[in-house]
Order: sequence, then C-alpha cells, then structure tokens
Amino acid sequence: MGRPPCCDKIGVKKGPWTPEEDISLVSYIQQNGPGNWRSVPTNTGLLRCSKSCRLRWTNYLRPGIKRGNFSEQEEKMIIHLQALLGNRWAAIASYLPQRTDNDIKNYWNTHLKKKLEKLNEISDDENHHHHHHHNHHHHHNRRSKRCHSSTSSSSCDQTSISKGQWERRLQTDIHMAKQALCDALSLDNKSINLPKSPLSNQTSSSSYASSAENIAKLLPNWMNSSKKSSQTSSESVETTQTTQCSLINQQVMITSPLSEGYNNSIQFGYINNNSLIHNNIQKNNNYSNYSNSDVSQSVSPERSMFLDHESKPKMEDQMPPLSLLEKWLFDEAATQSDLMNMSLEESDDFF
DNA sequence: AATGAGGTCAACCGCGTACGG
DNA sequence: TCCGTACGCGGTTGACCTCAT
Repeated sequence: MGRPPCCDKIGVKKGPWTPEEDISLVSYIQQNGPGNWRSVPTNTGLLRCSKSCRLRWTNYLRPGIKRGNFSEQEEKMIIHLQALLGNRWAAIASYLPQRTDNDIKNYWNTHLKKKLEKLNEISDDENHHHHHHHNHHHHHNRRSKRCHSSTSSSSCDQTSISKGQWERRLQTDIHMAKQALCDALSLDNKSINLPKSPLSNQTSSSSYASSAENIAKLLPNWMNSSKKSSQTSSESVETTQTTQCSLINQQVMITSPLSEGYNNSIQFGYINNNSLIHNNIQKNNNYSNYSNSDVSQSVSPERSMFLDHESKPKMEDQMPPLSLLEKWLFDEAATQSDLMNMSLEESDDFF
C-alpha cells in the first residue's frame, strides 16, 4: 500500500496561511533559522505539518523573493533553461535567484507554455503552408490542458525516455558544465547581447508585494501582541535580508574569476538589486546561531553550493555558474543541439 | 445581474533521495 | 548494509479572480 501520510491528518491545518501563522513561522525562523522543519510545528504551536511550514517559508516568506512581473530576460532564461533541462524547476530556479521553483513552474504552465505553443503554431503554419492540420487543438477539458502538452523535446514526459532520470540529468549537467567551461575559455564579448542588469530594474514598486514587505506588514501587529521579542519589525526583516546579502557576496567572490568582462551580467544585476538593501542593513543581526548550513537550507541546492563547501557535492552542483550560461542564454542564435550533441565521452575526458 | 469559462497561483500530494542510526 | 524517516522536487489541485456572454 501507499506510504502513510507525512503528518497526522487529525488536528493538522491545511489550506491558505493566515497572517498570524506567517508571523509565528517567521519569528521562529528568525530565532532559529530555517531547517529542522520537523520541530517547527511543535515549537511554534502551529497546527501545520512540517512540510507545509517549509513550503510556506521557501515559496513565500523567505526574504529576497521577487513575485510576479517576470521580465523579458527572465522569460528568455526560463524558456532556454526549460528547453535544456526539462521541467527541473528547482534547477532552473537556481539561475533566477529571486524566483522560487514554484513560481517559475506556475509561470511556465500558465504563460510560457501557451506562448511557445502559439509560436510553434505560427512556425507550423509557415512550414506547412498548404497543409491542413486539423484537430490539433482539440477540445480538451480544463484538466487535460494542464501539463500534458510539451513545447520542447526534453520536457514533461520524462518517463518516455529509456534512460533513467538520474542518468539523463547527469548527462545534461555534464554537457552544461562542459559548455560552460568552453565558454569560459573562449570569452567573446562582442557576441554577447546581454541585458542591462535586468533584475536590477525590478523595483520595490512592483504591483506584487514582496515577501519582505509581507513580513513587514505582519510583524508590527505581531509586535503589538507579543512581548517576547524586542526587535522592531523592520529590524526583523532586515536581519534576514542581511543574511541573504552575505550569501550573495560569497557568490560574487566565487564566480567572479570566470565572469570577467560580464559586468552587466545577471548575477550583478541581482547583486546590485540586493546591495540596495545591504547598504541599509548593518545592524542587529540576531541570527547569531544562524550558520551557513542553516542558510543553505533555505535556498536551492544549486544556490547553496556557493556556501557549503564542506557538503558532499550533489548532482546539480555540477552546473556552471550563471555568468557562464549567459552567453548562450541570451544569444538567440545559440543552438542547444550543439550542447546536446557533445558526447559523454568527450565530457569524461574533459573532466 | 447572473453565470460559466478560463486564468492564476498558493498549497497539497506522492514519490525519490539523502541521511542518520 | 539495511531501514526508517525527513527533506526536496515536480505534478496536480482547487479556491479565487477576471472577463465575456
């Protein structure tokens, strides 16, 4: 039979989170850092399962999350990465540091997939100008429309591939890593048409409330009703942001040797965006027991690779730094088949 | 104004994997 | 090495919203 439920169904709340629950979770994580989710419901009194707490934190409450308003560059990145990696949303999200995998997945399913389908239709019409393609868009009900149509050869139906998923991913990652190295060894600025700090163009005036803003809204109320903490709401939020900024700085240090000449790269856009916050935060870091490994649990594995040097490398850790992918990500002429056609043996030699 | 179709997205579910004992 | 379980991921759901009729 199936595995037993992850948590006791009786007395465990489900559904949307209330502001009070958010406050409770945020204040606990402020004091203890993310991770050890099992203990969260017990220690906070939240009537939620640990999984729900983790999800709420990583997808909504975690600082540094940008919501909605995907830029054109982000769109392109998602499309390119999805074509290359398939529906590996966590891996894709690691190249869009302010986006959650859930957000990217939703955006893909609701916007990009349709967009690409339309584009494909157009190209189909061009290719088969006089051919009758009928019933291509049959009347499917709402559910069947979801997920099952793929706009790229490598997405969705991974089970149809004879190779194991693990093997396939490994191969893809090796290809990517190799390509990244090739790029790094033959940098050619002229061929790069990089966006100008796309992420830094995103301002806090976005019509979507950022997670930090959400927390900031919540915490004053919490402070009024609680005497346990002496933190002000803004300090509380800023503290978490400081932690993330330190994260970012480490990423710069590690990736910059390969990023020379890419000063307008995305990673710097990301950093610039956050340095605005960083400038305002130099005080009251109450995450004294908030170790790097704790931090790394709040970010995806790909992101945490920049922090946790002692951890055992995971498969996705073989991904090249973002800056190395930019070249082909933003080069419309780049052919992904070039990447995919490289043999595994070559890759083995390379490493 | 009512209603239903379609869109959006936060949250859940189930599975695979990692990890500790 | 094996086993139990916590974690993380991707697929899916359903509540809520907008818009057309």
